[in-house]
Amino acid sequence: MKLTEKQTQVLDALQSAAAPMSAYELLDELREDGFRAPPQVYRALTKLTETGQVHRLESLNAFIACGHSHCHQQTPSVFLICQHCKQVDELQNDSLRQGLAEVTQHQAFTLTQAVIELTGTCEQCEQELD
Amino acid sequence: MKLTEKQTQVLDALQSAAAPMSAYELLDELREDGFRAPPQVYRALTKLTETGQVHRLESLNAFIACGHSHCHQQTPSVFLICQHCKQVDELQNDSLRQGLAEVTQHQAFTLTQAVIELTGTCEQCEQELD
DNA sequence: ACTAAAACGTTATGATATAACAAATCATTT
DNA sequence: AAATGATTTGTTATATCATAACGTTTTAGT
Repeated sequence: MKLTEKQTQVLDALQSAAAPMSAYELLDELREDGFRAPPQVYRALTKLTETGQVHRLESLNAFIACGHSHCHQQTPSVFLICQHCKQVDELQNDSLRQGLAEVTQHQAFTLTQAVIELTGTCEQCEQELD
Repeated sequence: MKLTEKQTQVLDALQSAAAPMSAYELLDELREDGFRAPPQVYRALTKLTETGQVHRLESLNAFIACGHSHCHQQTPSVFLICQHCKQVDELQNDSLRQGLAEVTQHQAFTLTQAVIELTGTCEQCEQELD
């Protein structure tokens, strides 16, 4: 799927970012490249999240580029969010996926969207806390 | 732990609610009982979530009373959020808890907070969609 | 070129959340 | 009871996050 100019700019910004960015951080960074108002950012973000190229982190109100090149996989991602360095690790885990399946099946729940966000301290930051 | 008057009012409101409530919905409902401004609600919510008597749903920006009388359990809850009837089912699942443990152990991640929110259609609403 | 759909520019506004500070209340010790 | 310190409260203002609405421009398919 071909991206528009604006969508590309937002995706590029997120891919270059060391940490998740809020919509307004993106706006500020992209002002010099022609962005003027929030809807421009939000529209691009909407498209990019729909296509799975960007993920929204609900517990941060922020966005990151997908860690899986083309994340159109149906397996929900787990996000490990380090409170200290702000780095986010996106991964997929089979045992967790199993657990999800078990829960939804047991409750006869039709899943549309799964949010799994784990906040804490990453290995490196834990070591540096001495 | 003893609750203050304001905290009790907020908790009661949430316990009586059929669905999650936003802070501003709580404020509106509690205006007649002496609430005047957002901080009054947010302060109560902060305390109540700290003690586990209320949970914040990140994907809704809303709050619900804990479904487990006194949810000081360390096992993270899973929330099943029905998009149709807005009902939320809070539960704990061992297989999912296992999956979490596996992920955090494998990444050597020290978990502080887990957000697991599943949005979709509950059994009843699914049946009524015919 | 024509048309329909999608994307864009812009203004305004809605929704969610917190900073800051003074006043009141509560619990504890004297 | 008075003094003290900690917590809670009331209030105003403002920060932060997100979308409605509407007119214009661009794009893709015929």
